[in-house]
Amino acid sequence: MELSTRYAPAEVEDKWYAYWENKGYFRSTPDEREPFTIVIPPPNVTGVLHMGHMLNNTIQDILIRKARLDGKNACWVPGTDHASIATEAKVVRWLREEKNLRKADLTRDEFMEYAYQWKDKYGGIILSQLRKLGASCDWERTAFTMDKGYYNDVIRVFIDLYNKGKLYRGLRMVNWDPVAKTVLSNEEVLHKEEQSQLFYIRYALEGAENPDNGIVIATQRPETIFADVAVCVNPNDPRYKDFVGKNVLIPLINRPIPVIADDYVDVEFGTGALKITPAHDPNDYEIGQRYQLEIIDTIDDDGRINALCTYQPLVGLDRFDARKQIRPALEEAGNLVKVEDYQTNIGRSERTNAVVEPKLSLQWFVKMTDLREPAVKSVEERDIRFYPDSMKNMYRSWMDGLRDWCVSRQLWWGHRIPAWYLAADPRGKESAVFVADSEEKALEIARIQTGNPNLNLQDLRQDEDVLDTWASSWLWPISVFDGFNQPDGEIKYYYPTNVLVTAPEIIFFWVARMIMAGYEYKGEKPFSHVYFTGIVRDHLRRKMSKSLGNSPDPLVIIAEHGADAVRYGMLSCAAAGNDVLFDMKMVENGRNFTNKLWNALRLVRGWDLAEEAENESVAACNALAIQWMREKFKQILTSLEQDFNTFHLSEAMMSLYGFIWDDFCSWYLEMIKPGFEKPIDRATYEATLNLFGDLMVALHPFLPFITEEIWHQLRVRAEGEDCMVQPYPKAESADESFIFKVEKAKEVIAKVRELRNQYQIKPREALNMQVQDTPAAQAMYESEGLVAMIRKLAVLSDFTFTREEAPNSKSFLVGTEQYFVELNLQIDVEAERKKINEELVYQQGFVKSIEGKLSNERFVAGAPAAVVDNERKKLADGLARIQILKEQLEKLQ
RNA sequence: GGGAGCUUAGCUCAGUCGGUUCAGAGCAGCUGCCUUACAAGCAGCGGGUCAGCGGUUCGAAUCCGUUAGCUCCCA
Repeated sequence: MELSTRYAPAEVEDKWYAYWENKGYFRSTPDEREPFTIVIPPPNVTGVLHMGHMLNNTIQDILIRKARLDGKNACWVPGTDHASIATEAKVVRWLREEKNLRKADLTRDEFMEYAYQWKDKYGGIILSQLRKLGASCDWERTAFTMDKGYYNDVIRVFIDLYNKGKLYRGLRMVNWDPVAKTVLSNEEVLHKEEQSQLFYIRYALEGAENPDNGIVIATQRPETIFADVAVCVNPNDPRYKDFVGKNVLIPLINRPIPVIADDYVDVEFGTGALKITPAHDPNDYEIGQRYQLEIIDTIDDDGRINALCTYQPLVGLDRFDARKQIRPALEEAGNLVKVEDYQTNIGRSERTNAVVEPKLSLQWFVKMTDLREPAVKSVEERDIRFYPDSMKNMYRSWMDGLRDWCVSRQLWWGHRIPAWYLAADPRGKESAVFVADSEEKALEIARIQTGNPNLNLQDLRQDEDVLDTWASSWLWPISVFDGFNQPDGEIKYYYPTNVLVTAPEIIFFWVARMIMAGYEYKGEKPFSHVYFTGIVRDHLRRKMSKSLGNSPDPLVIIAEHGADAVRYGMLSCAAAGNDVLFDMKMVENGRNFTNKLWNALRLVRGWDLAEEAENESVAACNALAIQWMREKFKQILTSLEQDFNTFHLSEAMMSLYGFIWDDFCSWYLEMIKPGFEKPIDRATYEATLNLFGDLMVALHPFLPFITEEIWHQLRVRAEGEDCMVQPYPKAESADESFIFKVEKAKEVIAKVRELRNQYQIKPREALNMQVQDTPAAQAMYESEGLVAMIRKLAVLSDFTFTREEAPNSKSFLVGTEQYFVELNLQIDVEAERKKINEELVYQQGFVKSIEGKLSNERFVAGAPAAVVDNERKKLADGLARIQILKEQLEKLQ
């Protein structure tokens, strides 16, 4: 069969993916083998494949495929996350645009029905896209955070935490998104420097005759002054000493508020006087708590000023409109001293971009204090290891400042909070709460708690809110194995999982919380290693994003260059722990590599076979080549193992790339390549097929498709004898001195080629070469194969020992051996002497520095023996080279 | 403001325990080749004050201090 000179990945990749899947190779069920488990960081159900997923999942697939080849029972659990806020926003938009419906017009049940419709239609596209990448997930295990079983686990955990006193309902300052009308976690708020203004407003002293007698405060939010309950100054600030304990008047409404003193106030900032507005600022809230001040909440859930603001003109206005309105009013009243431009950090909602409103709100919280301890310890003591290790610093600092976790969200799409209240109680003022996994059980509890046996279901009302998405996904490593219902089932085999591969930005959202959930519910870590990938950026270091339009569509580039090439491109710029500067150029290099492999296959398949080698010299050369390849492969495998163990996947791949391209293709295949229209001997052919096959297995985790294809093109394989399920070649110790010899021979060949280049001698014009006859040279060329190999690759008609330099020859030095190449041209003696002299000067310097070291007693005494011995050897070699160079100079006299 | 990390060739990065002819790789670049697997290729080559300064050490890209620049996290 003729093979095209170009590798065409498209049909090959689809073919093998379907083949593997049909064979059930992705499937994992517990058996006697050692498990190797990865749970996918579940992508958002609304998501489509982007470059970050490509990187993340390529890495997971490499680890999983390697483990499988290592003979482990590899299990990669895929799935998606319901992503409460993001998905609800998409569903709401879909309803509005396609169905002309608004959420407010629907009941909760109707909405949920539509939401599931939407999810079935558009959700989870990403999982099918992962197949294009070659992801060897166990698709039968595909999980979703709102699957029935998963849903029940989330509810069960809520109730359990509540009953253990680790979950409570409380009034707290939260980040409020007035557009989505829901609370946000700190991590969902993005802070950025923005241009704002600082308003200097005078609060007159109560009872003072002169209205200018007062305190000037500086605020960014003048619209909130009607919610002020105090003005606070630093107790050591002489400017305000006399005001403390007195009252000042809020402008426009003249409500008196006290002046208090607290260290919190920074004398330097603004005017050194701070208005205290506990309802609208987290720091003010804390100060308010300390002094038991009243709370006046003047902003509604949608960000409008409400009637508790006693300054009527603002009531009903949006907070930003109110800010515009109040300026002229303050000016007119004479209270506005000045307005300054001011750069400040503004927090905006990650989802809606609305300016986040600090808001006091009744929410559910998980108490973090108890959950934290084992999670901190396991990372600190490296029971869970982070890659890169320095990520644990960030982890520690976040854990140190950990606050209780607000888990309620004012949405419908998600796990509804299993808490009921008395229907008669006004919302937000519930006097009793009943937590249970069903309405009926809640009613039972309610009857007991209230002492009223006549209560019925109509008397109860369920909490409207759902749980934070992370309050479900933190259970992922347990719940996907049904670990709550069947603690003695599969989970015993698969848990703890081996590696979590994730992006650094969710270390707090997810990694930390999974660790906490792991210890709380399994008494054990959820995973042993956490590999943090970098952020994928373009070559200008800009984060790849849809809005910038700097991100290629992964599916398009897979279609163009093949998944193998994309995996290569992704990984070759992904040094562990660093950001990934993605460059299409790298994908092209990957494609070139697949093409290289393909052409090596074409070469090997094109050979005719003979039983015996043409002559002894050829046989010796081939035998040497095979031995060299095998020894060097052992070396590479050893470094590969090390790279895998330390998650240096990029280096692992690049070392295989170099080995295959340079050593296998450029050297080995050239060594054994038969002459024009000559056959190859069977022994060499068989060894080559085996080597090539082994290389494909070694490379398989990185480039799964082409390796499987070539594996099958090399030989007719038995049923089930597939690259994907072979044993990975074993790393063994290699014959280093033999490898070193061949490396030196390669250097000799390169020198001859360099001379050809320099003197424009055709590559195929055979030359004569001699090596100076010394004991070292005799030792080096004991092996007939080495001589034959050099003759073949350097294209020499003759290669012999000599004691006399032939006329008109050029010489060079490799190691301590001197070589002479006969060239049929006049040698420029002067230039030659100059060159040798330069070399001599360098060698003399080299020797001198080593002599310096060796004559230093402290070095000889202090350094390890191996280091000293090596220096002695270097010295001997250097002296030998100087000797040769000197002799050569004499001859040129 | 607090913390973490980074700075090595034109670009992106390795460099393990301080010690091998240690200053590396890939890409880019330059020179010559359409040589019978591959021009998506082959052969060869040139690139670096390891950010600056100081210290420890027989010995520093590597350890310590310091300065500068950059990045990220938290407030």
